[in-house]
Amino acid sequence: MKSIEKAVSALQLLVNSGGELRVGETSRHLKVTRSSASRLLASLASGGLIEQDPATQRYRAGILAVQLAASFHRNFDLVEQAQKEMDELARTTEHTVWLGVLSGTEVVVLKTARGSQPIQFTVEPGHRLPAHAAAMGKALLAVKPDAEIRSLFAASLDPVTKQTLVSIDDLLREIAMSRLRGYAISNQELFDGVKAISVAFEDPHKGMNIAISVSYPLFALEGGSDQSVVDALLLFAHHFGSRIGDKRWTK
Amino acid sequence: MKSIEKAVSALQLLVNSGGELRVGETSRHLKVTRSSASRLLASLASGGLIEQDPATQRYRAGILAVQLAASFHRNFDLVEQAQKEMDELARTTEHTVWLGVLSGTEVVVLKTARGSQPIQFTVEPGHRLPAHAAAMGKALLAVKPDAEIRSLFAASLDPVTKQTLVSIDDLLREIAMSRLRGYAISNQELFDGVKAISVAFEDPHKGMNIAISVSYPLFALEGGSDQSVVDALLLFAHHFGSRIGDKRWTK
DNA sequence: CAACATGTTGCGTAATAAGCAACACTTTGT
DNA sequence: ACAAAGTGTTGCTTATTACGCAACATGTTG
Repeated sequence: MKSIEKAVSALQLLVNSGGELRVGETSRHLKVTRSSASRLLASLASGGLIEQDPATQRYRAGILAVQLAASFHRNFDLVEQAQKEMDELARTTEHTVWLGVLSGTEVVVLKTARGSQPIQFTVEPGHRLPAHAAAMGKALLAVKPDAEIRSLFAASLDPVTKQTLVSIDDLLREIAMSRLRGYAISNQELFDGVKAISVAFEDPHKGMNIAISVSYPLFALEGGSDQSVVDALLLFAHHFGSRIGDKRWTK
Repeated sequence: MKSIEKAVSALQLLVNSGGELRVGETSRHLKVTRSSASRLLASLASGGLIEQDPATQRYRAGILAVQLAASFHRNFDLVEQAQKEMDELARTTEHTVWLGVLSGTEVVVLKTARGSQPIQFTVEPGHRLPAHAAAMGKALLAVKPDAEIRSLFAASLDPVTKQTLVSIDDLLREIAMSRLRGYAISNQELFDGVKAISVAFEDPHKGMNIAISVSYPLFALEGGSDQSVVDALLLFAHHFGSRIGDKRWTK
């Protein structure tokens, strides 16, 4: 069903273009004529998935998208269940806690819980982070076999900071280390001066993976050690993992 | 682009089926063979708009839907702006405040603010209400000309409670009254024992309409009069409307 | 274990989406 | 100020593709 796949591509483009899309822009990226792009967007708008601004003629997300997302969150009760415990984790560590899922080579942030630290790094739910640079990304990738990871990152790894791993082999080595360790680390690979650690969970019913991460600025470390944060995260993983029935954490 | 419109219909069906969709169900509702429905859903899933549960084979909303909704809320800053004032309104009235938009013959709730009353009627964001029975619906319909309203409700009006208006002519009369009044009323037409009043706003930039409503149980009325709630809502409408540049409320 | 549903493939034909112009309209440049 | 380029939309024709029909694989139920 090529036309539908093209339509979905247009929606991805909409997200990547900051929420607004024009017909000409769409036609160029999808390599179709403006007439086709016009009809494509009009069709998507027919059911309210997107809608056209009457003033600027630009297209943006519609109400149906909100409803779909609502049904996503309603089904995906792992997220709801995690919320309360995330708050708890944010309180004990005093740092920022994120919950995310893997989408291709990126991590989509679904929930956040702010710690009590005055200086924080926050990300709005719905935003995306490069998986190879984020702790959550590595934790989620660690579930997959190396071959799959390698095919995912066919293109080269984009450097985000000076610390970002740009070689796939380095990434795989680091992920192997994460598997042994039980949690993944991002040491200033996503933001300078910010470290993050993360663990992944699998919902046995829905067959879906999520990750929880704690991010903290380097200067906030007491005595240069982040052992207390690691301990808190592992404690959280044990509690939450056993409650949702994740085999990796039940014992 | 019929196949895309069919795909959007499938998404609407997904929302109306409680967030889960099966191939057979889809084929029956869209009146296509199972093979077509299978390919259609697979195409939608290709880009992450929906995804298939590996265990049950059922389809549900995907991550792209969450991203789309996030971009919707980012663009639609009216909602964000309204949030704080809604909290204020909920505090002064002590009742529940809803914010919604019109989608066909239904109202989609986007935000809620709870009042301090111990007994409350709450609706989750993303849910929908029949426009002809909800105060928000009438307020939003009142913006449109009668002819358009009449064509919207080609089918008969579904009765929700014993008070629900079932005749289109009655509805139009009631809406005309709302225009004179400046606000719309739903007197136990949506929930027995619950009354609601609502006002609509228009974003001059985005050309989009939203409504704010206050719902309150009849037994909570002091002295049988709801004048204080009406006054609070009109005060809110004046403040908010003039701030966003709505012509109807600037003077 | 049979009878039934369900979801996913090939395959040929009929439906339809894409490109090409032409149009109205706004924005930009001189 | 007008020309020139850009934008989004709409007939029209052909080439593309999506549909229904089977057949198959895999659970589900009686």
